[in-house]
Parts: sequence; C-alpha cells; structure tokens
Amino acid sequence: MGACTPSQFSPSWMSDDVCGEEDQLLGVKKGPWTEEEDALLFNCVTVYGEGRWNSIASLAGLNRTGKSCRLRWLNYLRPDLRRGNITLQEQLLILELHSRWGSRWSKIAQCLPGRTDNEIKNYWRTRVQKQAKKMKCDVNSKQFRDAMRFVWMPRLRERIESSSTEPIKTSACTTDRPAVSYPTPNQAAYQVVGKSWSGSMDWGICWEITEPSSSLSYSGDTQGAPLAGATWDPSGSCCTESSSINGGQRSWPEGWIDEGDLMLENLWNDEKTWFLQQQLGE
DNA sequence: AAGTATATCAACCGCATAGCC
DNA sequence: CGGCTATGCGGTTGATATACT
Repeated sequence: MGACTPSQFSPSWMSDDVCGEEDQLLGVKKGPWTEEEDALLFNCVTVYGEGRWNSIASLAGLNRTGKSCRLRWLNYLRPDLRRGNITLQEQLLILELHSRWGSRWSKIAQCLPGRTDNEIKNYWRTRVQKQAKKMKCDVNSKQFRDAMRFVWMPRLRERIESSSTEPIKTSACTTDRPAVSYPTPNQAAYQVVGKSWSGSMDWGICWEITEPSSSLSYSGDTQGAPLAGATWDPSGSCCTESSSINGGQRSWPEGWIDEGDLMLENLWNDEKTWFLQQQLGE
C-alpha cells in the first residue's frame, strides 16, 4: 500500500515494549494509543475509509485488533467528533431519550451529532447514576425516573430557556412524538412535603419519600393516571390536566420530609455546582 | 506535602447479529 | 442450512486526574 505501510510509519511501540512482553508475544497491543498509532490509523482511514477494520489495522501497520482500531476511530479520531462538555441541551436530550429508549447508547448518540455512545454512556454513569446512588434508589426505579422527569429535566429546560433565546429542541432526531411539555418546574415536589398538598402542587407529583427513622416509604398517591381528575399523556411525560387529592388537601405525617426534600434539593444543587464548575473551566 | 477517596473517561471484553461462503 | 468472520453494541474495568483529609 501507499501512505501508511509499516516501513514508512514505524511506531515507537514496535521497538519499545510499551505494553509488556506478554502482549507482544501474543501479537496484539492493548492499552492506550500513542500519537504515532493515532496518526497511522487516521491516515489509513482517510485513505481507505471506514470499515474492514482488520484490514485497516494491518494496512496501517498497527499491531492492534480491528475492533480496537474501530473503537479508537469512532471515539477519538473521527473528524466530526464534538469535543468539550456536554451542553445543557444535550443533557436534556440524553435524559429524555434514555427515559424513552433505555440504555440504547448508540441510538441515543445518533441524536447527538458528534457525540459517541461511549461518551453518553459515561455521562450517564458518572452524572446520572451518581444521583440515583445519592438518593439511595435504583436508577431504573420509578422514584428516580420521576425525579428526572419532574425535577431535573424541568430544571434543565428552565436553565436552557433562561440562557438562550432559541426554543428548546427535544426529540431532535425523531418525529414519532411531539415535543414533550413538562409540569412547571417551580412547583417541585419538595415544596410540598410536610405541608398540605394543596396550592401550587395541585397537579400532583409522582414522588416517593422515605421516612428517615423508620425507613417507611411513602410513595405519593398522585402517581399516574388512576388519580381522580388527573389525565396523563400516554407517553407518560406530560400532565395534561391538573389533579387534586382529597379535595386539595394532603397532610403529611408529622416530622416527615427532610430526606426527600434534601434529596431533591441536592439533586438540583449538585447539578448547579457542576454546571458552574464547567462554566469556570471553559 | 502525603495519603486516600472519588470522579472521569478511554479502552477492553463478551455477546449478538449480519453477511458471506 | 451451518459455520465462519466482521462488525456493532452495551457492560465493565482500570488508569489517571482531581478533591479531600
């Protein structure tokens, strides 16, 4: 071949045992990529195009598996990759798409141009799952999904709207459902806890509070459609009509609240802190 | 300043699927 | 149809960076 034969591009690892004798004996290098390897791979893919990764690996003179080359290209070398922090819009989109598709990372990534499935997966694991852990609930639990839907996502939308004049785009890559509208975010669940259930929260919040001392759980009876007076969008993402409980009065047991309150507040504060850190870092 | 804990992210692994022979 | 290979996907790991004590 031409531009990237081993004779022309002789990477350092061929002479220096970067990754250990055993791997070299096995004939395949693993571990972090060097700049030289990147250059070899980049040149080869530029010339021959994506695909046939095993051939690319050998044509480039890389002692790597095709799989490894593909991953490096897709996650790092691809020219159309978008670098930098995940934006608020992207965060919102990830949350929304994950709630719809679950861990279909590659599918979600298709809706975020320039982002890789790996990147999104990492974002989810580090940022989102961490919150679930803090809330002591499973990331797939209804409790956490509701927290995302009714607290986190509305907050994100709020921030996006306040920081941009452009309308928020949701479901950017599909048309199978109209843009989601969420209950107004300024009426978050924690405002209600410990107080009567009336007033600003009359649409109800799907939430679950655990009583700290007894670990008893109270899963809000405002959840879902069965509530009298409540109608919910079939997609589960839009409360289309306000509802009330017991005539708008819902008293919480004495002494309850704090944990649920703090959980939600922390959820928001943590993200706010993180966001500010990102802004400062940029 | 040193040690430890935690967060982040690149890379690997195993499995599933598609396509070819 | 069955076997083989390449590719793609999601889960997991491990190295490094950063924060905390």
